[in-house]
Amino acid sequence: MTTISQVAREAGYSPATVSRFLNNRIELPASTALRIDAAVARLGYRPNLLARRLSTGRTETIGLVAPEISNPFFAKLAATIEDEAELHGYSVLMSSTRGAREREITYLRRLEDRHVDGLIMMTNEPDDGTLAKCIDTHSNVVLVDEDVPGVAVPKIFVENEYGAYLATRHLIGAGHTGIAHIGGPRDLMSVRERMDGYLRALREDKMEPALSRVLLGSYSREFGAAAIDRILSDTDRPTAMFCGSDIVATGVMQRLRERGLNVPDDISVVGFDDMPFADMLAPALTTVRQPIETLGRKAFRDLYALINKQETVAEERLPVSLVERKSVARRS
Amino acid sequence: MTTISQVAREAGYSPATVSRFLNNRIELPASTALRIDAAVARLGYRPNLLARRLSTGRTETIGLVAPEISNPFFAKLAATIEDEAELHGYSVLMSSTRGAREREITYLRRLEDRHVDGLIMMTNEPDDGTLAKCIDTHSNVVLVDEDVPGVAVPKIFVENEYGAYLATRHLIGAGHTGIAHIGGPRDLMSVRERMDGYLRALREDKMEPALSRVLLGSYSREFGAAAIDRILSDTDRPTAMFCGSDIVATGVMQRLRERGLNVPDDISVVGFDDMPFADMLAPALTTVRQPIETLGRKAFRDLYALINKQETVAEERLPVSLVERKSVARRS
DNA sequence: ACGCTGGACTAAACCGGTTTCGTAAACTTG
DNA sequence: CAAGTTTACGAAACCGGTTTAGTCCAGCGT
Repeated sequence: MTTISQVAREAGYSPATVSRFLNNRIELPASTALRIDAAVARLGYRPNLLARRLSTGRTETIGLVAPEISNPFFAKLAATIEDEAELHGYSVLMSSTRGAREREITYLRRLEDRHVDGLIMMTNEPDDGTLAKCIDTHSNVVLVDEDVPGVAVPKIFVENEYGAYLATRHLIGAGHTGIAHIGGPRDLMSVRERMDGYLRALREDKMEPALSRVLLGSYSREFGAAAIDRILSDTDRPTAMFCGSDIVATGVMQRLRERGLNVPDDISVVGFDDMPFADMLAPALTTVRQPIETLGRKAFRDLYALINKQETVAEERLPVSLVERKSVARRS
Repeated sequence: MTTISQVAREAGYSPATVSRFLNNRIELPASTALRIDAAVARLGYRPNLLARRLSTGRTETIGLVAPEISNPFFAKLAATIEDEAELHGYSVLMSSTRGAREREITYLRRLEDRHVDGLIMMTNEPDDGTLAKCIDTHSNVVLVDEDVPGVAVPKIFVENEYGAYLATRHLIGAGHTGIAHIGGPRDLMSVRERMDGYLRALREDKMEPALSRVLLGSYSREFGAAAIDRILSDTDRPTAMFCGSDIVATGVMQRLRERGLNVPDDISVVGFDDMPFADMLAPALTTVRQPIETLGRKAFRDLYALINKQETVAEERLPVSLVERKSVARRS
């Protein structure tokens, strides 16, 4: 490995000059520049990143903490964040928390340890304040898609309430009168907002929302399956459901199929997220689309601004839209 | 930020002693140990990773290069690798190449630049030798799932030929006589092997494989769709297809649906990979399962062994199995 | 009483960059 | 031509750890 000192000696200058020249912090006469460039080329010099990082204190790396990277929604988000980061010369360290609070905190440690310059967090579990306190003691954190109440960092969310309203209205418009809602964990912002949108649509149509038809649990396939079991055991079965996420919807549809029920003929289903492959499900899922690409890119740019001490907006809401596919049937 | 010198002063020892003690490179009398521990606790000392890395030359980070992380198969593989890495105290830097050779090489650079201690590579494009040469000049690389011919690094693959054989036999067993094959890029090991398995099954049954029924292109949804168009324009339509990957199968099924054809009633489909959500497709996809978890964990352990100068096996083949779902119908 | 061994601990070099501060020479300017 | 200003560059400190090669001293054996 050749060092900057070797390059300096080869070119006939000092390491300081070479360093400053290579980092564009100095203008040099053409002849000098040429000699340095030549020396670099001759020796095949590549700066040692570890050394550079120690002296600058920057790693040009960000961390991405998601509940589960193998979830297509987060995978896609991660992919676009990585792409945007690469454009800015940043690398991405990834990590799944699998819903474990202590892991989230572990990854925050990486910030203190200078492992990363910043963190993009997507959480999935309600916070009792521990996480909030922990985030607040760090800088350079951006929250995406889900809130941690009470922390003062840039946040990028989507119009959850409106999306849910759209989904539920769509179901009402298709003639459904019995509409259940299976959401994520209680006390999560997105869950509350999506439920609000669902309730608003019902009320607007003078439908009294039955509490037994609103099931909150977790954003998981397992919960979707369990919830639909509960709902089907009801004497007064709904004919449609609005699921708080596509993952939940897959659990619902799977269990429905196991029980010999057809979607959408027996029961209509609408999801939320429009995760990749939502269009390939059985049947293709009608769902509320989150602009995943924009979400990811904006998240990175916000973090980038934060790292570079630029202005950032406190909270941004991205628009959602309903994408109609095959999981909703008309009810006469 | 407190440094090791501050801890040393606080405890009344030298930085050297504290460092060696904290890294378990020295046995100290209980009284000394206690004083150091106390000083660490009192000051809330956390070693500066960047400094440690510069002096040790190790980053405790590995790189993961995949064609596309948002592909559920790679996402899942990435997730298990990350999990296994975490168990060993390693972090994971991720990157999608999107099939660009130059990006693969960029990421190899990270190895030289000491950005990472090792690399797990999953490639997707045939290599003309450039990549091979590049890999060979580096150490600590492990290849997963797909070969780069001619490089001497640990490799972990699956029984591609046997899996394809199994899939095709299954189709033959269901009474199909016209079986097409849509594979990935020509000149890729997995593609060749899967085609071989397909051909072996046909020949074993005295079926003459028609070359017009074997389409090779790329592991993508788009190619699947295009390929099925070609195949359907044939006068003598096959009744079944074995796809080289589940991603290809999704493209096939999507186009089939667009054309009003039913899977499996009109055409049966078998995939390869058993990616997450293969069971949620329309219809649930019968496919050859790769043991993704094992693949990922073994890959990391191999790399770990490599980094620590331990013995590694040159090439390992993991078993596959057929998982029967709903995308294959009997033909009388 | 003396040499020897080993335990406890440290000074100083090192990893390889970046950055601050400064100087000598060249170039303006009045 | 003296004084002031650029230009071109370098010495040395610094980032914060790790590690090598010792030093010093207590205890031991004889």
